[in-house]
Formats: sequence, structure tokens, C-alpha cells
Amino acid sequence: MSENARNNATNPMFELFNEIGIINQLSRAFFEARLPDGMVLPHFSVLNHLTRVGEGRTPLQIARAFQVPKNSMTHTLAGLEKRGLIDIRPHPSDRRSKTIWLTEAGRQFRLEAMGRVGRDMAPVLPKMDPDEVAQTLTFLRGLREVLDSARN
Amino acid sequence: MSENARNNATNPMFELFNEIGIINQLSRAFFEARLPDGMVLPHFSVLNHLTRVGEGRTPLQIARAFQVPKNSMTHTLAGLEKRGLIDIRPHPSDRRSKTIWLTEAGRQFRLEAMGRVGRDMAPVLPKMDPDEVAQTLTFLRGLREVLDSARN
DNA sequence: TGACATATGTTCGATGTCGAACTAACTTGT
DNA sequence: ACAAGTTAGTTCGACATCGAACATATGTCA
Repeated sequence: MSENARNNATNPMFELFNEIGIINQLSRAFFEARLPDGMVLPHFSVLNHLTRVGEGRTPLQIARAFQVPKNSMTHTLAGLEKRGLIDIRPHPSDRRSKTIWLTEAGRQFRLEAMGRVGRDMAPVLPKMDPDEVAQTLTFLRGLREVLDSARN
Repeated sequence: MSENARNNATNPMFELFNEIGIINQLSRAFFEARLPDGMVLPHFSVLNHLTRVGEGRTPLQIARAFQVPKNSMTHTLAGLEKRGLIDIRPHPSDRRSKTIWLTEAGRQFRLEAMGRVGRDMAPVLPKMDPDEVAQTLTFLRGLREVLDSARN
């Protein structure tokens, strides 16, 4: 086995993570270029999450959904509340906790942002085969669960 | 069309980006937990990139490969140089530019880090079908190029 | 050649991100 | 009922990240 072969023996899994990192970078930049001033991808993602999964979730539940530390979520939620896009209310049965709700402004903001991003992405997306997208999505969800369970 | 249906009409592409963000988060945390003290994923990624793609690349080339701003790459490279893992030399024909080379310590560090991560990931990876990994990788590379070209 | 445009890398300031330690509230076990 | 352990969220300090402005070098075009 040559020195070169040994050094370049890269697990396909590493390549996959590498590619995922690059796409994450690209999509993040793409989104943030279409969000107002100081808003950042996690802000939009949380609004989207609340719409998809349902309002009234706790900060910790949301942090786990995105696999970010809970203190990072504290910061993201503070930004959303400051902009009046979410409403933070006490948890009905656990006084340590809170629940997160969209405001009307939050709902409207999300729709506008999705529209803006979707419109600018429209010219390129037709190149992607919907079946392949669905297939990839299924695989990635599985990968996420595997990684999640390996996280001890 | 109900209000609910309109709000939940999420483009599968958005779901894909969302999933990619979560996996990126997970894999980043997994890697960084297995790197020494102040080292971060981009440090490892650059060492890996130099090994895979070849040494002697310029900072801007590396920044473009990872789709990060060039000033971010300046910072990452400074960290690697400070730790003696790379060697920064002048560009032979362009005095604005520089070229990046692995040191012996850098090569060794990368091998050790890959070993550590690979070992801890081994119990989990057998669950992933190699064909599906390869298929996903192909698709994602295509997606990256589409996004890259759409980035004006 | 000289003026203007472009490309490379750095600096600066602002802000996102995260680990560790902390407070308050809840749970468990005896 | 009480102590010990656990959980939810925050605070703090360190550092990564990035946009904008900058200095220097190169390319272009008359």
C-alpha cells in the first residue's frame, strides 16, 4: 500500500459530511441574503419549525429538534421575541419551562421570507428530480437518527 | 385551500436544507468532541482538503472549496499555522497570494484525528448502506453545483 | 506607459455560537 | 417530608464567523 493510497483513503462518510457542510454553507448564505438586516438562518428556521411541528413547544424541545445547545436556542428565541415575531409564555404545568408561540407578525414574516427565497430559487430547482430529492431526504433522516442515537 | 394547508405547504427542498442543517450540526459536534482543546471542524476540514485535493493551494481556492468568505479562511489558516500544522509560503508568481502546505505535524495530526473519529463512528456506520451513501453523495454534489451556479 | 478596474488577503467591529457554571423547579427514594 | 439528583433555562466568557473597508498587486485597454 503506497503512502499516497493510505493518505487518500477517505471514508465515503467523511466525504458525505464534507458535502453536507458545503451545502449547508451555501444554503445558509442564500437564505440570509434574503432576510432583513440582522436576521439569521436559525431565526427563520425556528419560525418554520413552529409552523410545521406546531406552536406551544418548549425552548428545549426546539433546541433538540435542531440539535443545538439549549443556550444557543435561548439566544435565538430572544432575537425573535425582540422583533415581535414570537410570543414567550409560561408553561402551564412546569414553572421552570416556557412555551413558544408565533405572533401574527411572525406568521406573516415567515410567509414573506418563504416567498422571497422560493421565488429566487425557482429558476434553479427545476433541475432537481423530485424523486431523488425525496429519496435523499429519506436517507438523510435515517442518517440523522443514527447519529443522534450515537451521541450518547 | 385551507389556511392550514397553505401554511404547511413546505417545499421538499426546504425540508432537505433543514435536514442538512441538522446533520451538519450533529456531525460538527461529533467531530469537535474528538479534537483537542481549541480546535474546530474547519481546522480539520482544511487539513483533510489539502490531503485530498493537494497541497500548495491558495487561501482563496480553499475558501471557495468550502464556500466560506475569504476572511473566515484567513482566520482558520492562522489557527492552523499557530499550531504548526500548516506552512504558509509566498506564491511563486503572484505576490498578492500565498500557498498552503501541510507540515509533518499536520499530516500526523490529521491521521490521528481521522482514526479517532472513525473508531468512534464505527459501531454506528454499519447501519448505513454503502450504495445509498454513494447515491446520496452523487446527488448532493449535483445540488451543490446548482446552488453554486445560482449564487450570481 | 498610465489610468482604471479587478483580484488577493488582512483588519476591524459586530454578532453568532458554545461550554461551563449557575438558579430555580421538579422528581425520586427512603 | 426531606435530601439528593435531575431538568429547564439563563448568564458569562471565550472564540468563530462574517460584512465592509482597506492595502497591495495584477490585469486591461487606450
